[in-house]
Amino acid sequence: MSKSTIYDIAKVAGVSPSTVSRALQDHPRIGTETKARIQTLAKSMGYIPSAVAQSLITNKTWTIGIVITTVADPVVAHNIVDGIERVAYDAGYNVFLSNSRNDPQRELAVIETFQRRRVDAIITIASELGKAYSQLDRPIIMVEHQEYGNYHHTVSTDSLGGAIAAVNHLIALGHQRIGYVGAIDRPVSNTERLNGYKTALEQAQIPVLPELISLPNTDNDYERGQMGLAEILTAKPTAIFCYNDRTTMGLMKGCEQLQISIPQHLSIVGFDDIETVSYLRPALTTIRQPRVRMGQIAMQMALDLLAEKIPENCILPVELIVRQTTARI
Amino acid sequence: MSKSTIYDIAKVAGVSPSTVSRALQDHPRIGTETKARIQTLAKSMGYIPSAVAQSLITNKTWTIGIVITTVADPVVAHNIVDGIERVAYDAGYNVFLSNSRNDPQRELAVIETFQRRRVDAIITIASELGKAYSQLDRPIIMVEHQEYGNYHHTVSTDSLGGAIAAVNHLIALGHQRIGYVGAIDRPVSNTERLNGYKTALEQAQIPVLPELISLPNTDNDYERGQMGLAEILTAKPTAIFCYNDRTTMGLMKGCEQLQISIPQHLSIVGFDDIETVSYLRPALTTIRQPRVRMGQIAMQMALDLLAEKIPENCILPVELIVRQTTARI
DNA sequence: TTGTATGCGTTATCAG
DNA sequence: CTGATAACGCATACAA
Repeated sequence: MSKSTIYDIAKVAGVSPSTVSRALQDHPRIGTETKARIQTLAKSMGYIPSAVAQSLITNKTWTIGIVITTVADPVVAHNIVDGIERVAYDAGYNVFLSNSRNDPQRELAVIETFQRRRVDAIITIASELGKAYSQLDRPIIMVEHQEYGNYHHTVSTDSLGGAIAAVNHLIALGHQRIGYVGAIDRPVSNTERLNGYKTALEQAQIPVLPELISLPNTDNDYERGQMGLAEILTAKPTAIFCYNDRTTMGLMKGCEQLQISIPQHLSIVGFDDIETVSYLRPALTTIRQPRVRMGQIAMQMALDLLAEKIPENCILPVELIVRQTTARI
Repeated sequence: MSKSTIYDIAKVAGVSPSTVSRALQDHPRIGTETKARIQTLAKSMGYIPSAVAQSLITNKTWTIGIVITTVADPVVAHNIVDGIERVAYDAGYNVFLSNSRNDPQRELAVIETFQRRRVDAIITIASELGKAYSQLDRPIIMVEHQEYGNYHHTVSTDSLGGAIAAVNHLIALGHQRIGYVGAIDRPVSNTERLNGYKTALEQAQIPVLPELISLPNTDNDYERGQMGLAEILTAKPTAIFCYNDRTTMGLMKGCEQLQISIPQHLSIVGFDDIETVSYLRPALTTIRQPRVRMGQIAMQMALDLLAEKIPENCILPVELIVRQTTARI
């Protein structure tokens, strides 16, 4: 039974409720012995303070609302959530987790329930909304935001740099006809990766050919890979850089069906370095993203904001992990 | 600004706060026109009710606490959480998500914060605790509980049946020397799978050999696979059934290093059917677990409990997915 | 150091 | 149908 209140304890202890309140929160102005006495009494009575009552009066809930837009990408998102939860917990916060199911309408609804619950801060992952949040009266941090504009606090990975590294790697291996399979449902990071792709090619004075770029009309990663392959193949690529690892996996499946062997006939680079990808055969060459770290940083930014400090937006560096899907032409 | 209260609205509307309260909750005893008038007014004033104040008086928070014990298994857990969140959200609940980092001490702490927050129900995933919760004064549902005893409401997958199906499949392919690599950090499901393994062998009148059973001392799935392989190999198995897919992946990596080709030299079956496993080459034969469904059912059980209905514990059926890692001997 | 009184934003129980 | 008033569980300014 957690039904006892400070009133009950006060009655039993023969003191006033405020004394109990003070004893329970290590208030300075209270006798050392009464404090100890009341604390043990409270424990023996199985007292558990009501966070909701506390929140009502202190106007602080010690909660963070996380909204994941993307059901389609739990593999990536989970690590971010994990990172957030860890630093949140250590700082005394609990996190609400909600799915917007990739529906802006629903995302708005989620945000509103978070406001109703008076969360102290909100963190969105891969949200396509942005300006909609400019009037929110609490801190909001956007991880991998997918709408251009700098209304907010953001943390992202260096998509541009990652893409450049990926394509440079392919170029260094002698490839010239390099394709890109992108994701239209991720406007910002896709654009960044596409730009990185183009940049690398231009720096190497390799022409950027439209027929080597595919932006399949789907939000399913695997499908995207298969569709992208089919589309680009006629342009005779010797290598392909994909928006993410799962896209790569779909693409590799397509290659298998067409008897295209990797990396002999075609080199492939992904993005994310999701857990299982090193167990593929051939093991995937990809760009590693510090996902847990992103979550930690996002939450740290929230903590800063809550402490009236203004954090810098940040773009985390990525790392090229060379494995077996890329080879000299 | 969500700073306005029913008091402010009352003042503007020229009515009493209680009238506002009633208007906002579609109370029967209120005039149709005043209701409408107040509702639109509230909206125009950007009023957002305080869930914490509501909770304080109604003694209901519309929150569910989820505790994941296992950092080691996010791939599996995420789907369950997803299932929970979906039905929770549709029923008007928000979920708290917390990590116990596989530490019972910490799990207890998490449960206590959930109690402080007055969550309406708690769902644990793969918890090793159980009797510790028998005195909780709110519904608790344990998904894939890892402590024997029937103190609580539980939902699990049919580990026993799944293991039998897996091993029967191998037996049908002519295998006799079949190994098992298990997980000591999952007492219940591991025991069930081990029992299923033994049962299938016994039914086929194949002797159960201790040297074909390995329970590596690690909680890292991949490592476990490698260790298990090394241990069992001396007993010359022709097939191995693993506790889960990630164990299988570690094991397959070990085989590769030892030049053991799958399924020619060794057949392998996993458990879980995690997303990426169909993209391995050879693609993994495994037991599919309805994870999202588990989450949905767990949350539905919570809803039932909250509605004073007593739900039946349930063990979800699994399905053998035959792919490429198993072959006739 | 301790007790008293008040208020946080709502809902609910009464009267009117 | 509507308006006072109490209550939810706690923290805090103020008084003692």
